Amino acid sequence: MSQVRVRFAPSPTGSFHIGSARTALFNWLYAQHTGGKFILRIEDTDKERNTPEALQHLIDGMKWLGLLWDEGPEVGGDFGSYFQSERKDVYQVYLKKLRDTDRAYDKDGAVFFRLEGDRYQAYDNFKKCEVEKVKAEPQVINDLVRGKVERAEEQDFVIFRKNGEPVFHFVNVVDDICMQISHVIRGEDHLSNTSKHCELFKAFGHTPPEFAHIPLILKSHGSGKMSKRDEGALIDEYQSRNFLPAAVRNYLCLLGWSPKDDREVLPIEEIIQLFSLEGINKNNARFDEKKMSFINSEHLRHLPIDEFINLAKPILTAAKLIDENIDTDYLNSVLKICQEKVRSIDDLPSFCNYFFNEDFDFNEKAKNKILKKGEPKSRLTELLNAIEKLEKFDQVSLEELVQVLAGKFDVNTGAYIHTGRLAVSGTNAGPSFYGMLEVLGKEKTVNRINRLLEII
RNA sequence: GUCCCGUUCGUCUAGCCAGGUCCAGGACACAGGGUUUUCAUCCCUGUAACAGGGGUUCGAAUCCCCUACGGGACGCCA
Repeated sequence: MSQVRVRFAPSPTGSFHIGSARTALFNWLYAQHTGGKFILRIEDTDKERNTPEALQHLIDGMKWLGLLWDEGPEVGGDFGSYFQSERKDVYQVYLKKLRDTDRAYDKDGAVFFRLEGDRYQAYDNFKKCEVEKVKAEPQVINDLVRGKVERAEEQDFVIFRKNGEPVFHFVNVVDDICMQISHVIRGEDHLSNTSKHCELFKAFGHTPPEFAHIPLILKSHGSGKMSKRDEGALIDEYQSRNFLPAAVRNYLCLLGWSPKDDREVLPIEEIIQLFSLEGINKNNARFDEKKMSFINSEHLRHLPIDEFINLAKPILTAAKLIDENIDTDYLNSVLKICQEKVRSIDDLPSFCNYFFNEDFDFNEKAKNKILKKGEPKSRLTELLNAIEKLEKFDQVSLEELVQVLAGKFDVNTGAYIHTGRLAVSGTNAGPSFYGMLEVLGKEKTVNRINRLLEII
């Protein structure tokens, strides 16, 4: 069997859409799985709508997701140019082939593709006018995802616009021929276009490639496929919100495909190994931001600590919590106890600000809840006195200390933990209490308890 | 309107091709509980689905047909 060659062929008309990203991903996965080539081809035949900014967005997004291409912009290849706007000569050659076999003709200033079959007039209820239809042979594809699909074209269609530019169906097929594409993996919205494409392939004397039409991503609420205006639809959004690219990629894999063994969070190497076109679902999938966040938090928590630290540093710097003078050991110990609890890297500054800041604010809700119950002042005083006498200020000793206190004054350990946490962090949730105190150290802990005691 | 595709918990899905082991499994979300340590981690429990109808069969989530519903295409956009 000859080498697998797949392509992702976007039109850079705006931001990088999550649906496009998944199409790119599935193509990339298949290339990786089969040891084939992944080609990036830019379909910029419509000058009005394509911009260099959009192209840059797309390239950045692809790289961010780790979907690197073997041939295409920036890397070149033997089948270029990979920009359709630079392939005009090729299209003229192929247009001539159609003219020579009488499969292309001019009408209304445009060039049409001629279907073969008996012609008849019919009223088109959609276009609300009389049109010429053709009884053409149905085109049969053996879709690798959906099985046998049959559809007949019934009208000649435009292949070159009045302005001389070729249209999508034409360039798509010509380039797939020129670039020796073996498998066309694209969204199901192209399924009904496939009959046009098959007509063209055959008119050029070519066997069509294999097709795999993948399900669409539907918007999380309401009806219809996800559009660029929907929340969560753009890859840049995840970039700017500091999602982990590996997590976004992992989630996207799960939309329409699964490893079949109840696992969800898994390394890309394993996904590559398990991936198959036959394993792709037929039905559309609804986008779920909560699940995406969950997958992201799973990846975040399982990140090697060094990577977590590297990721966290710029975020904490931007939030002005740390600067280049920060004590590295201290920072590392803070991040170590925060990693297992934090859900997203964007939450990190608000999650751990009190480690770097003595006059943090108190969370009013937490404050009211904790100070309203029991005798917080007594508990804090008892805790303070005990801590001042403590020689070894570590997790184990602190836990023992609190347990002894609880026994002595006949209260739950929670009474000390709640008030103590409020004193040192200003809130009621965070990393493990004892770990937090150990990281902060005795001096800060004592000062902070005193600070709270003064205002209650 | 025409054509094409689809339909398992609210959502993503496993199971379907090779019918019995499925009174349908996992995950997110939600609800409750636990960890005599808070909590956003962790653990446990719960709610919750084979779209409907017909057929084939000893037996159907699995095979066939119909209906309903959902999605897509029908651009001199891609």
